[in-house]
Amino acid sequence: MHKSKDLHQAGLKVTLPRLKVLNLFESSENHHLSAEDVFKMLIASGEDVSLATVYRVLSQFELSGILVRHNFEGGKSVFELNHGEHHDHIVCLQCGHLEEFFDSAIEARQKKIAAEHGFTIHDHSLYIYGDCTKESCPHKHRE
Amino acid sequence: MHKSKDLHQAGLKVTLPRLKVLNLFESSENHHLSAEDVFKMLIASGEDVSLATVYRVLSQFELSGILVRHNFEGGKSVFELNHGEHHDHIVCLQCGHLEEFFDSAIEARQKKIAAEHGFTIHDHSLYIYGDCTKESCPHKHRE
DNA sequence: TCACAAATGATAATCGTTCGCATTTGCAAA
DNA sequence: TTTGCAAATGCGAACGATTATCATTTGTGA
Repeated sequence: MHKSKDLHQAGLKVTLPRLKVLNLFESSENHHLSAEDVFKMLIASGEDVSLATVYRVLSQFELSGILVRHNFEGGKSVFELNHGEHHDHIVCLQCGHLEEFFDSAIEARQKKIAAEHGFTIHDHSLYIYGDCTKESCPHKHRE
Repeated sequence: MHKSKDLHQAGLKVTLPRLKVLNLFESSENHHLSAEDVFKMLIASGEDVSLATVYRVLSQFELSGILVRHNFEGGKSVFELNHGEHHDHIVCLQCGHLEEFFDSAIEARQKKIAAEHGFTIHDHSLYIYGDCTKESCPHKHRE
């Protein structure tokens, strides 16, 4: 199956916990999961893993490019599958609803700015925080 | 003096610790300070404050608009005086050197994107992470 | 000057995350 | 296949940043 292939080509042993985490990300409704989310979901579905292992696996997956880590406001890291296409995020401060976007104009400007400042760009993070309007926010008053 | 005025109009009592922190930000070479930075610098200069108070004061100052908080990668919050003009940051991953920039094209695109997604923008954070080139990085191998 | 709410200091507690170490498990070579 | 061993795991302690608790002190308005 392709999952163990993913792990192999990332230079990681194919272990049970790693497969479980990978499965979870591929089958979860919510694409953005924190370590705690992952841990709780696995436990809830009867999979027995250690929280420490979840943290380790997430970090390894980030390193090997399987996942992307995001540091939103609020301290905790959130991960999502790396589909190869970079994108940024817009977050509703009311309900936590999250949308993705990509804007080539912004990307281009960033490259330019980095160059002007004598930096070689490594990475960047752009988060827009706002409020959904009542109608357009599908998760209003969730939590 | 204008400092106590700042505090007054922010609806805060003019207390010694608050004045000390405000002074520090106004006189410090480095404009971006973490709670620990503030604490250590005050202690070092003979000012006797509690770390808890530093945290409290920084949060209050953020709330009242005197300071702006940034959450860079690495977990800890960093604060700077709010000069009224919004700007974004570009950070050197090697030496931590930090530069500020403002790009109206990016700002405009963000507004547009938020609108397209049905969000009213509240705030946003954009950090570019990169490496200074050897010459242009004035703080290379600092820490 | 007084009185009282608000702010402080000291320290315990919390939260997310990492570390140390004994045990288990992929996996490759025999 | 079995075996050996490095790599991965689980558990709990440890950690760094931050927040909460609560008794004591301090601005400030009457």
